[in-house]
Amino acid sequence: MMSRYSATEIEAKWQEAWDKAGIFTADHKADKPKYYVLEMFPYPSGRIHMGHVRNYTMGDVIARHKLATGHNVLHPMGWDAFGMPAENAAMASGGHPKDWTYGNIADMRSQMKPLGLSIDWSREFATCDPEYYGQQQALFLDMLEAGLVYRKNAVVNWDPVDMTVLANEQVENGRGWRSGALVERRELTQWFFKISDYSEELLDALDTLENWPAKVRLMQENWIGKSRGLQFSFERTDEGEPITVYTTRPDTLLGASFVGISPDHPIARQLEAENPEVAEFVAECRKGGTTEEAIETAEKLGYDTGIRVKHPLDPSWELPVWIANFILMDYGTGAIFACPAHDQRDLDFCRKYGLPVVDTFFALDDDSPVDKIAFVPPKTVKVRWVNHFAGLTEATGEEAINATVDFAEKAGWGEGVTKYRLRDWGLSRQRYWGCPIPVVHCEKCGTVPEKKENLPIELPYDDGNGKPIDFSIPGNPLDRHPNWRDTPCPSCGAPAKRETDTMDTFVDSSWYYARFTAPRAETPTDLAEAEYWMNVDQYIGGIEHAILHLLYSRFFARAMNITGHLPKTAIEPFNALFTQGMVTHECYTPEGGSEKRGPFFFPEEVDREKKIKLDTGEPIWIFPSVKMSKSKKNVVDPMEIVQSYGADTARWFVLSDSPPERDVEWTASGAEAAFKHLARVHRIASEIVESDSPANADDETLLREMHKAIHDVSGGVESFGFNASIAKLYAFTNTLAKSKAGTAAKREAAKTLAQLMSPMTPHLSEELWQLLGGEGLVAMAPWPVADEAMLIDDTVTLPIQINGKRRAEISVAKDLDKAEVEKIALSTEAVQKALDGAAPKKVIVVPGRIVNVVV
RNA sequence: GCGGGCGUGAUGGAAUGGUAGACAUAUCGGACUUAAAAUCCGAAGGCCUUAGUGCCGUGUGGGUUCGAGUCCCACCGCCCGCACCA
Repeated sequence: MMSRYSATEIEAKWQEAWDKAGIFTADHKADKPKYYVLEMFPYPSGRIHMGHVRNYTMGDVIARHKLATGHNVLHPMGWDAFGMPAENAAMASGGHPKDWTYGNIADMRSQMKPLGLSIDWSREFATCDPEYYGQQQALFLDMLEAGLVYRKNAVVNWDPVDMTVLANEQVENGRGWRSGALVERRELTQWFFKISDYSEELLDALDTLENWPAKVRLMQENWIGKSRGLQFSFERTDEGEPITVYTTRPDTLLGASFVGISPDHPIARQLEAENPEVAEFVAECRKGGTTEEAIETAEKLGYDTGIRVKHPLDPSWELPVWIANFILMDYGTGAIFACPAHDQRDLDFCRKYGLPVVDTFFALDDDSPVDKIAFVPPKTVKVRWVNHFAGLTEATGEEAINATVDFAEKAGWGEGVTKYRLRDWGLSRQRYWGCPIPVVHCEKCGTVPEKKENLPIELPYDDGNGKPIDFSIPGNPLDRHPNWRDTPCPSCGAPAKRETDTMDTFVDSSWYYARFTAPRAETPTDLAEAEYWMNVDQYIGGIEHAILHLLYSRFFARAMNITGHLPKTAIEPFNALFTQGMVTHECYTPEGGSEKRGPFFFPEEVDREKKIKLDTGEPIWIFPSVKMSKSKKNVVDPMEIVQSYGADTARWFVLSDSPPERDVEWTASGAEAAFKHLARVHRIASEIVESDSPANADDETLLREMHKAIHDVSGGVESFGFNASIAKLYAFTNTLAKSKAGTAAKREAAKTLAQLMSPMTPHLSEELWQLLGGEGLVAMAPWPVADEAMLIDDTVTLPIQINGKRRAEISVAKDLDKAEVEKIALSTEAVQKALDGAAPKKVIVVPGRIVNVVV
């Protein structure tokens, strides 16, 4: 009797079998090479989405392949569980962030388990577990002691109506999301990690990350932003302190038209206190959010302070000092000189305020003066200089910068300086649902670290009066908590106050990979375990984490090494990184709608064939490839797919259509097709088992194809070419289905097919493996190895090009030498016709690939 | 605004600088069937009064090369990040 493919039955059965055999429990003691594969852990929103399925399936393919190639695999899962959504939920519909979060974790875990991932669930933790964040507090104290943490002022988004700090995403068009009030930038004392001390090292070490995408390394390099420039001071015409500026283009000093200072520069601060007009201007500059984007795109504003400075090259040349809103106090010295001819921002500013524009160099072939577009050629391009002070005539920007730094240093008025764009990492958050910062503020002793034996400093569940915390009141509930805040000073014992800020959730995710190596240890890590399991051999996640999360993690690994929690070998924690694309899906709007603004219809509200809305019959538009999101009503719930088709279908589909680093478009027909294909494989295998035909001449052809499939599929899996592996699996399935080979050969081919599919469709593969008489679990069966001799064909088909266009093809023996190939190629009719008796100008023979005849 | 990336048939995509469109979807045709579903077989980038190993064709325009989807330059469009979203 032929059995039908029933995913529900098969999947539950094999998940139970894996559990029973305990094959995914990572065991330090096993006598095999270790392999640590990690996907970026999820935020527990409550529902898994297709992006999760894709991310974890990719990791699972790697993990299962490594298991089958004899590795001791660590493949853990946890929850990035602190953060704003939990507080927002409490605000919106009552309840407690903790209950909401743990409820969501339970829901998501129950949605993930049916996917059949090879995860060691015994290592699971959530960052909001006191056991985890208590160790994070210990880590913080060690870092504080090591001088890696300090306090300073920093600006935050301030909502003047709600009297609260806003996250950047809570600022919409410069206004607070709830109050609608215009947001201001306000200073607050905050805790910082000294990541900037490691700028040079984090930059240099990028070169060692060979298995990271080049684009991610480049993004980090630009983010760290090392620059060499000149620092020097402008003497003032009054008696005031000189103004120190930093410039990366000292070569354009003769094009200076003003000196600009940040609204937060000490001189601006002083004027602000003295002069109401300046105070008003500076207040205007502080309007709007803190993001670099908001600051850079804001309209350029300037205020002439009346202060004048002397040009260092010509003391009789006076430059005005302006306060300008686009100058950041955080970068360089907070003061610049503006050269409008060669900087678009400076030019826009000068045109607006009628300041002079002086060209200092021209293109070699064009000497038209700058008008509305600044002339900013790449620094490697040679330009012609106008009366250059260091004597240059024609030189590249690079050469000019070096020459002018030398010139200023020799003349004694300036100094070559290296600076970085990377700022220290502010970790304070004025919020409840995060890891409490374990310090106490004492009137006598100042800021005192909490004692380690008092850790974890746990978040209070209620408001201190036995009532639920009221999250509808703006501001941090910890800050208004009557007794959680009050605590004796760890140093002198006098009444003191706890720090009520909690940590940035990036802290939580900066060391979880290390914690997975010993998740129940009573110290942040267990060195022996960390030494064995680290580094993460393959890390997989979204490109949106290319900079912050990955840079912070690299810093934290270094900090953990310094504080004795990680070995020196683990300071670059991720040996290989892969950034996967999103899952998209079409969305539906009325005719004339927009894929950005909608309005949107749910898939069940429309007939996509007829392109109408079902209830009203009105015409609709279909936009393909839109990022799945609730607001666009185009989310496909993985659980529905798992229930109707099975996990293997969902897994197969998310891997099949697109290269992993690119977005994949979810389509109903694609999912249906994936299911049909798996059912077909099941049917083919069943038919083979029931057949009985003798060995014959087709056996070798099938087995040759089988070895090619082993080679190609393995290659795809090893190089993140999952879509290519799947294409090959389709092709090999077609070959097998059509083959006239004998039963024994077909059975062997089908067993190999089941094995090759097992990282992608593990349940179906187990079923087929059993059906075809495989021993034990396919998950533990040694990965097949291609026989090199079976991969090579005796003859190859070579295309013949004439002047680069394909005109003919020849079939020759694989190892025929070049001269012979050339002779055969030249004798073809097409070539003879093209040559028309003349000799070819040139013949290029690429063995095994192509022949090109130039006539 | 700044930094990074992507762009190939109707659709998702394949292609160490070497036969563009593998594999799949949708479509169309055929077989099987009383019929449908399922399954199996096949066609298919565009163009053409010459149906040809014909011409054109990988966002647009240039360039390098015997040869460019692939490398370089410029432009257009879309996506990601911009330090308190995770």
